[in-house]
Amino acid sequence: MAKIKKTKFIILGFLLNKSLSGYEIGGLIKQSTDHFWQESDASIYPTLKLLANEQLVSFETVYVGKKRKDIFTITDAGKKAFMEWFKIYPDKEVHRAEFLLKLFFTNESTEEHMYSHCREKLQELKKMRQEYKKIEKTLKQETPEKGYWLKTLQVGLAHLELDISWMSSILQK
Amino acid sequence: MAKIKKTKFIILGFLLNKSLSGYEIGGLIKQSTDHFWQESDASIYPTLKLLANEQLVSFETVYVGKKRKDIFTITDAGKKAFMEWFKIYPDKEVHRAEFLLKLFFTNESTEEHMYSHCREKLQELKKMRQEYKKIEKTLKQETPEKGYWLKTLQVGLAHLELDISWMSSILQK
DNA sequence: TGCTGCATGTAAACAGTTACATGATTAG
DNA sequence: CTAATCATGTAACTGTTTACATGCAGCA
Repeated sequence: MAKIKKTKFIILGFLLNKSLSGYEIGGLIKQSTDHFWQESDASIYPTLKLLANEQLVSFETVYVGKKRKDIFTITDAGKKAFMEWFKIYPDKEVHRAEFLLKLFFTNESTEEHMYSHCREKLQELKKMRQEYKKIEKTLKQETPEKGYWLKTLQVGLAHLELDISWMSSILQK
Repeated sequence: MAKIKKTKFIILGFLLNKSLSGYEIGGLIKQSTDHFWQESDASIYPTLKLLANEQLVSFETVYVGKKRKDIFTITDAGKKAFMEWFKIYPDKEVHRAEFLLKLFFTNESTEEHMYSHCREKLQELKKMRQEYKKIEKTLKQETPEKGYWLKTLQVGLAHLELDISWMSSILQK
């Protein structure tokens, strides 16, 4: 079975709420889904065009001075397509955790390198935890509209805490 | 910067221990790294050829009856390439958690569909936990050579437990 | 003047998957 | 006899990233 382009649906999902430009969508993704779903900048614009061709979105070009901006709006067909995607049970995820792969191949002769990776990772995780907590704070004030955004953040945080204590325990010996 | 083909290194990693055929490598991946690193069958053979071209592995063709089998062995250059990869801090992982993406876009009107996904996911997670625990048992008997394999499994298990209780708490309301 | 952010896009390259194909061997 | 497993591979496709490119606006 051919893999479908998931980028389409994250875009439709954001448009469901509000008409947006490609740049704005990119910004929202970085802000809100980046910890569990990343998109490269270059994927947004072509996908928006694709969606427009399929009439799942419509767009309107506006100018602010000489600066062009394409504002996209989801169509009824787009809403339907989103719902259809939403209803199907999420595909099995492909994991490629390079960190764990290296851990897997660790032995006595390479342990030291791995510990070094662990120390660096631990710092990284702690930094992320800080950032997540900051976002959590602001999200809690904006409830309840963003209740599910908050939920995704909180699982992320829980997994982070787990990794932090796990990493610490590896390093304590 | 061009992305490097990671498949090369999982293969080299297994060959570090023992000379193997492509089919055997595929089997090992399914058995041992599948919960954090998947490879499709079709990726093994071409990558082995690539590695042979780069002289990071050598191979020997043996016949059992009329059945051909290519046994690959890592070369010194291969060991060096593996070590070089091992030493660099693991790349940032790309996450694409479709489940969380759907959760993120959930609202009052789609909640019911999401709960249905959660129930199914919960079953799936519990089944995986069972399997992991079975493997854990056998691995614990084979220690200590497979100590790091066990570690990757145990983090996986910890994350599973977390998801199971998280999913349960979502469904209890 | 130059930097940062806003705003849009394209082309080439690459990794990876899917689907297909072949054939030997072994167990039921 | 036939199904499963062993064993190897190729071709086509697709999704995604990287790198590049353009230009406006506002601020220091």
